[in-house]
Amino acid sequence: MKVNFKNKSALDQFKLEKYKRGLKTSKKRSYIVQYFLAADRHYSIEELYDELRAEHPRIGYSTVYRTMKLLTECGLASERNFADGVARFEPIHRTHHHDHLICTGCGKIIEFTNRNIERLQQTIARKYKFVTASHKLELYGLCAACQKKKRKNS
Amino acid sequence: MKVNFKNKSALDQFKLEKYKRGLKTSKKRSYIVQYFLAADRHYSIEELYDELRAEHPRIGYSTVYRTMKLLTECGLASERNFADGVARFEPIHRTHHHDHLICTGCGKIIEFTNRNIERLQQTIARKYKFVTASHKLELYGLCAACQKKKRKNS
DNA sequence: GTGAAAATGAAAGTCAATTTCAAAAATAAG
DNA sequence: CTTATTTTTGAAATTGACTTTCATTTTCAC
Repeated sequence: MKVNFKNKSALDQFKLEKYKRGLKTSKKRSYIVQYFLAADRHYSIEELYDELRAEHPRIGYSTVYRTMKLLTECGLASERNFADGVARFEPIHRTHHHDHLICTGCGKIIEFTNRNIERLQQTIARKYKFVTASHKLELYGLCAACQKKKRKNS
Repeated sequence: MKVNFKNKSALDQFKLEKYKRGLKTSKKRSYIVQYFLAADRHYSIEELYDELRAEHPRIGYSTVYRTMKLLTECGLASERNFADGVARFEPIHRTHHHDHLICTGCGKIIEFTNRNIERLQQTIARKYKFVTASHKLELYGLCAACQKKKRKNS
């Protein structure tokens, strides 16, 4: 396999990782990876599977599942567990951490970061003599559109 | 059933709720409720079930499960889903919201509140035109004891 | 091309959560 | 108190998302 070690694009990082592990390249996996990385949104396995099938009806659920796990291990995707009990994956194009605003009406997910909150979290951890490895901050509510919809229906 | 409407203790609130729904009182359920509310800590169904069995070997898992769900519906317990995928319940003795510090070493859970963080969360929600209904903030890391333990073993 | 190794997908297995259902317990009615 | 009605119980079955298995297909190094 030819790997361009200078190209740091996400897809190449994936190929490089595969190379190190001795994986092979398959059309289906490549298609899944490209589709997912291009989408730039959160996907559950189910959602991704459904969309992919439109173009590639012979893709199996397990393959989508395994590909997402692979991407996660390679650091190209991040697995998130929100309140509905279904795991979602997001592409990682940038390194920095972010948190989520989740609309309980339509499922829209917005990412945000806030240095002050991060700082306050560290203050709290210090107070309780904790060394934090990770954190999770999720705000659940209604987005502007769903608020409007709700007002109409009541 | 005699319900003292003036007594606002947690157990009575539970009884009142039962009264409204036409439930019956059973020894087992009462025992579970009392035990849980007295404990003032986080319990998974499994943990609670194991402890209760020590005294009451004939209590079934389903009964513990159903009682915790009941308590949650009555507003006397709150269900939390941390990163290990096992639901935990905490008694609600006070109204105000709090967040969690969770030790990934020993499982210890510390509750905290921080007005500034809450305020910042509202600022963020406003920025994205969200109206938040709830939020979840969890800090994962090692408590002082587990840090010490780790240093010893390495 | 050929053969070794990896990828695939349907089906099976996990694991916690939840529900079912026949028997037991609690309460109501007589 | 005794029977009738309703709720509760617990063992077992089911659910739902996730994960693994295994026989077959595909990939790739030679």
